Amino acid sequence: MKIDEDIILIAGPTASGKTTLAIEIALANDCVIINTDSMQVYNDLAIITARPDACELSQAPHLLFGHVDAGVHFSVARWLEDAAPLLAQFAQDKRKMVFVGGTGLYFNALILGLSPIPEVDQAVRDKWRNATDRTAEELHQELANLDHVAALELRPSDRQRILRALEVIESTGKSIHHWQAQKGEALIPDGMAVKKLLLMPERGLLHDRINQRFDTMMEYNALEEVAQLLARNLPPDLPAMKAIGVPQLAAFLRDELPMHDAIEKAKAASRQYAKRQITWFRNSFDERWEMV
RNA sequence: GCCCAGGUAGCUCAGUCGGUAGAGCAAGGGACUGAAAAUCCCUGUGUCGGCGGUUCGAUUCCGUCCCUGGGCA
Repeated sequence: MKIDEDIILIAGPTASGKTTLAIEIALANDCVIINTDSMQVYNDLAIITARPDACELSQAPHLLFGHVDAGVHFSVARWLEDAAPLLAQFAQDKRKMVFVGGTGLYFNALILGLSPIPEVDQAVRDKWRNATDRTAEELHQELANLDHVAALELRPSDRQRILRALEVIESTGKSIHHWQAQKGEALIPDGMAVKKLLLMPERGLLHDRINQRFDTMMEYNALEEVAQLLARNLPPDLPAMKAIGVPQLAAFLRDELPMHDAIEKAKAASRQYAKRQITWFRNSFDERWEMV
């Protein structure tokens, strides 16, 4: 598959065949491959996140895969910071790039930019995130007092976004709404020639692939990978600890679930994730994405 | 062969003292700006195993047959 554009984006739900397509395109067009997936960045999670294996990695240069420790609280902003210099460098070298992954938010940040919100003070962040004795509704009430506008836009049950709004208003003195109204600078300007490819397999087929792939992960000893991660005793609220498959296999390892149930729950979580990804791609991506 | 207990949503089950039924899970739809594989919202018609009978009306009561467990032979 010969492609003229210098930048190629490949998105699609989990288990849709992105890795294979990326390598195929990279080989045919002499590209580097840059990860656009929020979980494949974690070093500790190779099998459970279906990161490209050694054989696949050897076929083309891969960047931002497994370059972050599972103990790190990574984010879209951090990813963008890592991707920006790579993009600048390869553009200068006239080297083609393939961005491949399943995280819609990361693609949007790449194409549309991210609002320039100042980094929040760590102490402020900890203060709110450690308020585990307060319900989401109570925190929402608190937010309504501090930042009326932001509270109106958030559901009282959406704890995660409420916490974010709280830490931003307290740390920066301004509403998250104020910051988000300022558009960020896109890494890939929207007018630039970019090939956007979207993999959208039929749902039933995707479910079969998801189920089979999890069985394959088990054969490749995903259990051992999760056991090693657990042995690090990391805080359970870290993103890496919530990767699909980790909580379920951890429950088995702690004797809270039979193996079969843990596997079924992990497969279901993965199917549900694929559904959310599809919703995002369907409604957030524009018509310039080509379905393949 | 006989005696029990069951057969209700894709799965596990609840329920209807006779007025055609509802939970959990699964599934589907949606939202989404520094945790995004996260977080949050919405959605429940299914010959109530088949066939007869009683009844104004049966998934519910009665009969019979089929199927699945368990027990006795």
